[in-house]
Amino acid sequence: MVNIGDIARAAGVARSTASYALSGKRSVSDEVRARVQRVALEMGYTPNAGARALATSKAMVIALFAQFMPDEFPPAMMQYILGVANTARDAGYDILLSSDPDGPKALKRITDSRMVDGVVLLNVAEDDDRLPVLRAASQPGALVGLPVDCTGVDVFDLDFEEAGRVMLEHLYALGHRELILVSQPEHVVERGGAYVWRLQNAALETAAAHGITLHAAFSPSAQPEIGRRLHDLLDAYPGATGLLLNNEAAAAALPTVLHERNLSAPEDLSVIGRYSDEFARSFSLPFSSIESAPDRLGRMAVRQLVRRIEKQVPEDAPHVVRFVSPEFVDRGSTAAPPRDRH
Amino acid sequence: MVNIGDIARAAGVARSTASYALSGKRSVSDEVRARVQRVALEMGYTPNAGARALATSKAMVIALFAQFMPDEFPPAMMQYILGVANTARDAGYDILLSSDPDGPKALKRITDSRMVDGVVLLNVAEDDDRLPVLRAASQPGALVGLPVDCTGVDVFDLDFEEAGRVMLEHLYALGHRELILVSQPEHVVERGGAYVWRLQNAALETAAAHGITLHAAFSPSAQPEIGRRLHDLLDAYPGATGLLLNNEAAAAALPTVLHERNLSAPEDLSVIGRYSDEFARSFSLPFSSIESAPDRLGRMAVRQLVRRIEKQVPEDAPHVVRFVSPEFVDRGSTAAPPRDRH
DNA sequence: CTGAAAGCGCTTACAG
DNA sequence: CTGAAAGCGCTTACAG
Repeated sequence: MVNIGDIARAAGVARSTASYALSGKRSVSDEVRARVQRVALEMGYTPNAGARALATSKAMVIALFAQFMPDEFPPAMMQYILGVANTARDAGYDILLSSDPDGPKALKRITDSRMVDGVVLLNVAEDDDRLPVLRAASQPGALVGLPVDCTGVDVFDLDFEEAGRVMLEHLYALGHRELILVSQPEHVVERGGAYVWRLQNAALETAAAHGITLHAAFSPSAQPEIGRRLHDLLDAYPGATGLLLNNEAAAAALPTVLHERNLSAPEDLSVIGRYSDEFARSFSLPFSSIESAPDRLGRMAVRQLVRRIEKQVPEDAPHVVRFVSPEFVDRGSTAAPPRDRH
Repeated sequence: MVNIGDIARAAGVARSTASYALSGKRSVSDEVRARVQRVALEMGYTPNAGARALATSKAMVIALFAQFMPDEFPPAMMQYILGVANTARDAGYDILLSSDPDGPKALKRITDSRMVDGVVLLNVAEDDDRLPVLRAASQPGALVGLPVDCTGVDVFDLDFEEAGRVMLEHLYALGHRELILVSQPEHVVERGGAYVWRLQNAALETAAAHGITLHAAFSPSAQPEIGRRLHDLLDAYPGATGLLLNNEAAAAALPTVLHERNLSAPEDLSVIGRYSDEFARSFSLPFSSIESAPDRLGRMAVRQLVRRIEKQVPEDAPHVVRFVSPEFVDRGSTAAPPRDRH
């Protein structure tokens, strides 16, 4: 492989001059610069990443930690990953993707080895066991998801409280008085998926304030369990006129369930989900939803991370906790409750 | 950060001895080895990846190139990525994920910089423009997807010809004589997504051999276009009693379309898709299918790649082209055609 | 069994 | 404006 010594020799200059001519970090005569650049191009020179990282202490790589739990829903994850990967690339960084089930161990190894300049954590739990490791690391970190303790990291998440309120207010205004909220599997909550509570509690409070009966329930996130669960819930609460879904897999399962019960939205049942527009389009989900903005969250996390890596923000600048406002995307699946129900 | 010099000093030995004690690459007295290992553990030593890569010419990283075209279907990609990432981790390699739209350029930069020891290409087109770059690289490459020219790389793919035949034979045996095959968008074919032709041509041949009328059509891969397209096809061929789907997004859209037409599978229409079981479970797709085995393909590609990287296979060992046999997964969506149709 | 030294390919003060 | 040299943190022949 051609290295900078080859370039220097071919251009008839010292290796340092070749390096400077290529990086522009000190002035070089126009003639020499042009010659070095031409030679580098001709010989197809690409700097050795390990050597550069060793010399500069900069790897130009961002670590992306995604956890894939057995009851997690991988397709929804893809959009966060793409948001992160695309933003990183635009900023000049490559992505090291870790799906190691032992997050803390992998995180320690990867940060300690200096393979990466910064870390993005996806799927952050309330009391995430990767956080102590990340705080101890010398690289900055950005999270998608809200932990209890946000010290030392930048945090980005959907405003799930507001999402819960928006869902409720929307259906209240249409005249609904009994609703079902379907959340993620209980496992997700037990692992510390706080967003489940955040949305649910806000929804319950809003319901109480308006005198709405809200049945809050967990649901599995894979077939055939989801379908059964949705049927059970609809059987258990025949008076409910609206369904709120904080569970992407349940949203994906709903069309079939409605079909099986011969129900239509919004004629028989109003439905609001919480997922991305991309997701709705991919899976042909006809339900109005709260946009979960995975691409935007991924982008925000990387942008802030890059700012810290490149010290465009003072070393001691306070860490941010930023919420994306939920946006209601109307796909026509909500209406006034049917007259023959109360 | 603690480096090997710190370990050596703390253990009272030379850096080379510390290195050997940790790597086991030459014999070290039990006492010294134990001491070095203890110190390394206590001080939380992790080797600097850049320095090690520079010294050994091994990065312990595999590059994973996934292309996300506008009309590609990201969720299906996630499973290939997971198959690759998990297998790589088990073999001791990290994953560098590239989603750069300019594949050839990114591939050249990443291989030339020696950041990676090998490359996995996903989404390989017939005449993939990343292949010349990969062949010129000094690292080995493994593909998921079959190009026209397989020289110099190991290739893994589903046997799409056989998949087409299996679909047809299955419905022929049940008595069907007029079918519709829904493929990927025409763009995918134009880009060289050869698997579309491979399945379709084999299906057409099998149909001809049995005197079956097979209507082969392209379909978009996002809403609302897919839904319309499926309706149009069902309108255009009212005599068709079976639907074959070589398009994940169309499969995801079908339940809603069937609902809108008040049709059920298999009572009114037999349906066979081509996607993974994981996909079917995630999206509650009730259709029988040809298993696309993304995790298995990803695993095979990485295993072979690692064998080449680690020279467990002779330098000049012939490159392999391996097809995974399609497996029919019965979810009960096929039956004899309804009596009131012919 | 162990140590001193060279070398991997860069970047960047230090000199001139 | 340019060059010679040191140094980043490893590994691995070379000596003993």
